[in-house]
Amino acid sequence: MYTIGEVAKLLNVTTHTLRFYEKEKIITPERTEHGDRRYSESHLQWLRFVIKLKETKMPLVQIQEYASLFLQGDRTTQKRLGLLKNHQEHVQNQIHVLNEIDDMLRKKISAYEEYLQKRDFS
Amino acid sequence: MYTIGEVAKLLNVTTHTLRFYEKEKIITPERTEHGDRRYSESHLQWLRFVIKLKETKMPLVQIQEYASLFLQGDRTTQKRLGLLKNHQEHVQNQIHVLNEIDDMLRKKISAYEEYLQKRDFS
DNA sequence: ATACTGATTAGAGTAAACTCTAAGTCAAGG
DNA sequence: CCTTGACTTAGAGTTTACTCTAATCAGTAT
Repeated sequence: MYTIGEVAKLLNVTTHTLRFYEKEKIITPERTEHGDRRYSESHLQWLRFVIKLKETKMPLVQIQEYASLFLQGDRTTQKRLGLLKNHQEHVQNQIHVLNEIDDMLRKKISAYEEYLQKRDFS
Repeated sequence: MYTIGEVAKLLNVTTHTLRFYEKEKIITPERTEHGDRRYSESHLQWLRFVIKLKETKMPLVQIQEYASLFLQGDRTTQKRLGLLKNHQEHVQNQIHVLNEIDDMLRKKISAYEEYLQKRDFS
């Protein structure tokens, strides 16, 4: 079990962010008798997953939705699957777009380099 | 030459956004005698490029910087090249991260599917 | 005893990137 | 002639995702 400070350090977020996620019902850690948050391994895993999803521009509201499906348990498995598939498409699309841009940049860069070379030798 | 409304439609942005970009010195279209904005083909190309850059999470301030280098002309070619290379690295990194996530999703999805199948047959 | 550390809360503030409103002018097209 | 679509400045409002403040409390260290 980890304290909020430990989790923050491990995941490179601030304690503020963790409390914010709790307010937004994205994660609900346990509490000690004194009311301090305690995060388990599985909480950590879930948070790592959330952070990954964020890296793909998934908006918090969607992450929220996914989280709430989890809390509703087994009968939402289909829905969760749908959500994941949907998001995967999204990610694959992003990859596609980024590859295009990479290409574009490559071209622009070599155009610049060619230009600079010509100028050097003239 | 295109009016602001035409450009907005072509690029799927609002006229507000185009004026906003102008205020932010990202683009400076010509003007008619009456002061109406007129965008040329090359303005369009530049805007398309800007939009592409935005899809890679490049913040407006960086786009601004790039734009201002352009306006300063030839002697900033090196700097622009540097900026582009820098950004290309960024993009490639994003591609990498997204591929990882795609992988993760694939695994999660097939775990879900397996689970659902088992349940169907039991 | 008191200072420090790290926890708690509600709620205010921030940054980015728009997005829109107001309130007015101007000129071309049907 | 009137509607449409452009223009202007200035500034307010929105959304997302934090980010921070203030006031307080509990446990440990000196």
